[in-house]
Amino acid sequence: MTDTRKPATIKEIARQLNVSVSTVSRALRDHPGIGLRTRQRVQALAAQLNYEPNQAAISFKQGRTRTIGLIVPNLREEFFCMAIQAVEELAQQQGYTVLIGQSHDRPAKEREVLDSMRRNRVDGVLISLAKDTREYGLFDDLKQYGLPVVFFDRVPAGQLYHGVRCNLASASSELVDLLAERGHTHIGFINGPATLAAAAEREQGIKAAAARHPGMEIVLTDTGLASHATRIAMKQLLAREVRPTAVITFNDYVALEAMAYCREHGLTINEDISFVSYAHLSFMRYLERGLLASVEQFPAEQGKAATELLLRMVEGGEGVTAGYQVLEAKLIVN
Amino acid sequence: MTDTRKPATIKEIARQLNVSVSTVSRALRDHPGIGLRTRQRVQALAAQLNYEPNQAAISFKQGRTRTIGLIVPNLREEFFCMAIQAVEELAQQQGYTVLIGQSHDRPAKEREVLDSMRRNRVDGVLISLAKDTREYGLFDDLKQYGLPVVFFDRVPAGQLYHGVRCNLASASSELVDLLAERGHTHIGFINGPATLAAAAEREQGIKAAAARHPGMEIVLTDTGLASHATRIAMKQLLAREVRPTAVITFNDYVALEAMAYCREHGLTINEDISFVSYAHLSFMRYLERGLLASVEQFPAEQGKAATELLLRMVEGGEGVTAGYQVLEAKLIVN
DNA sequence: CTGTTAGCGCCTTCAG
DNA sequence: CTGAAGGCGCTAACAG
Repeated sequence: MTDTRKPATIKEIARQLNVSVSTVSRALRDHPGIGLRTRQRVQALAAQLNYEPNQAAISFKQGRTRTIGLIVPNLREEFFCMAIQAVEELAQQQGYTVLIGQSHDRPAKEREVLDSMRRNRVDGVLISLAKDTREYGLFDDLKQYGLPVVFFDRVPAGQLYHGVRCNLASASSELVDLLAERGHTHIGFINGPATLAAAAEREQGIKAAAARHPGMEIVLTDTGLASHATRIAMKQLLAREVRPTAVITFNDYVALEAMAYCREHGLTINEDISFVSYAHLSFMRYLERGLLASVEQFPAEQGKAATELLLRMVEGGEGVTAGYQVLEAKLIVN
Repeated sequence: MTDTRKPATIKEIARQLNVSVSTVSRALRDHPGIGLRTRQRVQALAAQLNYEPNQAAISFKQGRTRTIGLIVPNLREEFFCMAIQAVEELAQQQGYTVLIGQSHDRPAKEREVLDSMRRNRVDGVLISLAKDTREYGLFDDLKQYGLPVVFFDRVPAGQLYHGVRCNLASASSELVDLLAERGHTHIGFINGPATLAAAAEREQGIKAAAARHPGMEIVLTDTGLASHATRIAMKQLLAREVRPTAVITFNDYVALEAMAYCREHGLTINEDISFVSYAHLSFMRYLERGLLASVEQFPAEQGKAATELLLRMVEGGEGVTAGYQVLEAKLIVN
């Protein structure tokens, strides 16, 4: 009967076995220099008492929690869920716990979550920025306190911080090439908020490719990512004198909304108007009339790479410069 | 210049101000009986040093972490993300941090996550069970250690545990009534795994209603939730002598797969065959030919209610019996 | 109103 | 091979 009410401690084990706490501590962690006999007795009793080391005490004592913080804009997007997946797997494998936080794309909330993680003394932070974040000062503070931070996917402009991201320029160009092949010359482009570095990158890749196709016209609009904003953008495109026959959207979620708008206005997808996009969302395959193509941005790979960087910094102590890594996005044609 | 490298402590503040640590401790927490002047000086310096209380130390000292564990089968399903959302909001509001874990619907992983949370000394656990979990012994252990556990949505059979769930019986009946109204008499039913209590509940509600509609036939199949299993189930239904004109699926994800299978086999959704389902997934609205209806299971409400129960137990200390709560699911017709 | 002190569970020297 | 002792940051008696 082990109904001790409160969890077993090292001290309790020591008492019951008439040994010292340090012996128990060492025995439990297979420290060399503890008699086999003693070790077995200790471990047996620990198992019997259902002993679990008090991580709160260990964290306190060691000055590190073996926990890393992971801040994402939200959990609704499959992209971030897959990144989380990868981060957790790798982290757990290395004995780390992952504390997940959502910024809901609001800088204020982002700061709140970050402070909470700081209070909880995470050993490092992985973060994909909120779409409106322009101020990076708070991350500099962390650096000052020796708390490593690695950005992924939504990274600050420039490469002053450690991070992992996906380069979209050439995949964006391929997107345009694909549309050209299929005979599209009038193309709408619903880009995302300019605060996101990836928005500029899309635009750049798209414009560069368009320039190589004589007679091709790209009409640029944008969305704040909310569905009504997307609808307004789509409306603008449909109102053009020469209606686009293809649209490039910022991501698959935007594409869904834009396609719905088109259907509601009597257009048939893939006949009157076609769509290509970014994210390669798995749900899209269930659409009867879906995308021509979508750009894969490798969330799992980004998450994994970012975690590797972070853990290297965390474990490496002070003087480790983790660096900056760029993956290449890939066009996936349906 | 505050580049102290290591985070500021209460002790450091005390030293700089020539007061005792307890004064600082009290001042920071607005303890009554600290001079206004002193309090201000302390708080000012704390702010200047960017002081954050060391939660690891507090947890250690207090024997509680102000953290609750939240275990869900996965993050891919919108249902769980919405539940998480609600849990976090309420928990944070009460000063708690939420530690999220995924069981990936595997009992072994579920236990692992639970152990990790126990090691991390969470003050309580919210859990939606893995689909194959049949053993509840590990939860009894927690009870023994005085660690409160509240189940939600996927709860153990019976009501021996604290929990919140959604009753699906009457909404399931309404589903059948709706199909009858629309003139369907031959109906397929792809249910989920029998390990889930909610599967039996669906079946019960559906059969009860079917009995009230003379001439109605329900053909039962099931899926393990993997997409190939769903396809096999759908194949069986299409192979019937009298092909069903409507299908009830376990949830919207299953419906998507089943609908795709039908399309691939030349059927037109909502003409040759119609679908109704459970979950009310937001994505479904983007389908050109979608569901007739879906049953809303109120993830946010369940999460909120479960958190309320749990926090009551956590705060209430020993003798609080939290209880069991049942919400009523709601049919949403498109 | 403020200071002193003990101790939470564990690890880690330092002595035996 | 094992024991004793100190201390991580903080709170909470208990004294002044």
